[in-house]
Amino acid sequence: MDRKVRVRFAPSPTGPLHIGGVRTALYNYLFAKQHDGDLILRIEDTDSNRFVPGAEEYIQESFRWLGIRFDEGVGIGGPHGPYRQSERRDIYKKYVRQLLDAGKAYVAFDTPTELEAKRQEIPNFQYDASTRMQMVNSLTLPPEEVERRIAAGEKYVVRIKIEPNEDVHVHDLVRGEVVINSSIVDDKVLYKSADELPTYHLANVVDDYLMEISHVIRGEEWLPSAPLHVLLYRALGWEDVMPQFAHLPLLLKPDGNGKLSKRDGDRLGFPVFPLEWHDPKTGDVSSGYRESGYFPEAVINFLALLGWHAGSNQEIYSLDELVREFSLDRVSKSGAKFDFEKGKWFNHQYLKAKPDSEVADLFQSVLVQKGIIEDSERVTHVVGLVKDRVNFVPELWNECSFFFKAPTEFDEKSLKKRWKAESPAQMEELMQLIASMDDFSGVHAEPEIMAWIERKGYGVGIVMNAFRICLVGAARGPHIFEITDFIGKEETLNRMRYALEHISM
RNA sequence: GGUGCAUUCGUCUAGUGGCCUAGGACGCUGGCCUCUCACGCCGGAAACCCGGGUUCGAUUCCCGGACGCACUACCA
Repeated sequence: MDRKVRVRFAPSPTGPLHIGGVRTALYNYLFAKQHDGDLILRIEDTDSNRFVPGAEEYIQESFRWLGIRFDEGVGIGGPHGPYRQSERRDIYKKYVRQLLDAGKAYVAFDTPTELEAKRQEIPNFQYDASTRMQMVNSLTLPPEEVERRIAAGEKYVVRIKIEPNEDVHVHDLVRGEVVINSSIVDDKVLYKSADELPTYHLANVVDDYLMEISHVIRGEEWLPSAPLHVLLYRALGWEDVMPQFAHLPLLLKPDGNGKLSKRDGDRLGFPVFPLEWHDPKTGDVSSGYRESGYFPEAVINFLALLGWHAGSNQEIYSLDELVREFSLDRVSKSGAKFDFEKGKWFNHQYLKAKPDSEVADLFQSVLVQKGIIEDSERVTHVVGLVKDRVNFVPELWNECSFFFKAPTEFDEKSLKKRWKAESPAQMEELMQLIASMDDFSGVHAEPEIMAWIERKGYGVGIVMNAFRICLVGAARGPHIFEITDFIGKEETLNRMRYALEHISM
C-alpha cells in the first residue's frame, strides 16, 4: 500500500517529558523525515485527573531545544485538528455510538467498588466473554432498564465486546509477527460517561484513523494492548487503513533492571528530562540535560544509538545523517540500559568539534558569573587551549581560571612533588631575568628562558614546574608560555613574588 | 499467577550456519608523547545464559528451561 507517511508523537501531559519519550519522538521524527512524511504532535489528555499544568508547554519547549520540528499538531495547527484529545469529545462520541449500534460494544454499570470486590473474590478475574454475563451491563439488563438508568444519570462505561478464541495477528516492524489469542484480552473500557471522555485505546485508534496515521511507533509497553487496537480497527471497519506498528525497546535503569524512571535520575545523579522541571505541586526541581550543559545534538546522538545501530563503526551522527541512515529494522528488540558515562562522552565529542569562538560565547556567561570581563578574542584563544579536556562548557573554568585570576593557594601534592629545595632561588633568578626582558611575548620569552636554563645547567623540568606552580597554583594546565603570553610580564612577576612569599617549605 | 517480549564483554552494540582466534565504542587499565595535567596515539583485561535437537559444522536455526522486562485500571 502506497500512502503518505504520517506518524505521531502523542504524550500525555502528566508531567515533564521523560527521556524515553524523547527517544520515541526522535525515532518518529527520523522515520517521518526519511520518508518525506509528516510528524504530528497530539496531546493525549483523556485522563482529566492526571493533568499537570505546564506539562504541555514543557513538551513543546523541549522539542524546540532539541531541534525536533513537528509538521502538525498542538501549537502548530493543521487540517486534522483539534490535536488535543480533550477538545475532541464529540468526535469520539460518534464512534462510541457506532460501536454500540453495531453490537461491537456494550454499556456497563458496574461501579469501581463492585469491580474491585470482584477482583478480590475471584483470583484472576477478567471482564470478558467468560464473565460479562454475570455483570451489570446492557447484555444482562433489559433494554428499558438500561434506558432508565442512563436517563436517571447513572454513571456507566462503554466496553468493547471481544469475541473469544480467535488468534489476533499483530505485524510489528521491529519484532515481526506477534500472535495473541483474543480470549486473554479483556473487554476494555472505551468510554466513561463520568467525564464524557474516551480512554486511551479508543481515542488513540479514532485519532490515528482520522489523522491518517500510517505508522504507529511507540514504546514496548504498548505491545500487550496492540491486539486490542487491531480488534478495534476491525470493529470500526477500518482494518484496511490500519497503521503499521513498531514497538520500541524500553530504556532501562543503569543499575539493576526495570524501566528508567524519574527517581533513578535523582538517585544516581543524572538528568532524565530534557529540560529542568519545576513540579508545580510539590515544588521539587528535577535537573535537565539543557541546564546540565548538554548540547542538543549530543543528546540526540546519544539517544539515537540507544536501541538503534547502523551496523557500521560510526558513532557520531548529525540529525541529518540520522534521517538518512535510520531504519526501523535495525532497531534492537531488547531494552537498553541507560549509560550516563557514554552520554558525557558524546557531549565531549561535540564540544571538541565546535569552533572555539562558539564555545567561547557560551563560556562568557560563566566568566561573567565569576566577575571576569574579557574580550571575546582573548577568551576564544584560551578556550582553544583547554576545551579538549572537558565534557561540558561550565567545566572549562576549572581548566583555565588561572588565565584570568591569580592563584591564591598552592596545591599541596604538586608542591610536594615539583617544588624543590632549589626552586625559591631559581625563581628569584628567573624573576630578575624576566624583569630585564623588553619583549615578553611567548615567542620571544620562551627561547630566552630556555637558553638561560641551559646556560645555568638547571633541570628544565625542575625550573618549569616550579614556574608553573607560581603561575597556576598547581602542576597542571596548558603550555606554560601560552599562560605567560596571556597574562603578561607584570602579572607574571606579581604571581611569582606572591608564590615566593606564600610557599613555605 | 496469567499473557507477551527479550537474552553477545560491566554498559551500548556488530554478527543472519563455516570469514569468529567473536569486531567497534563507553568505562577500566599499561605504555608513548611531554615542563605538568589533560587531549591524542599504540596496547591490555573483559562476552556468545543453560540443556537438548537439526546439520559435516552452530553465537547464528528449532524445542525446552532459566533469568530479565512489559502488560494484566473507568492511566497513558
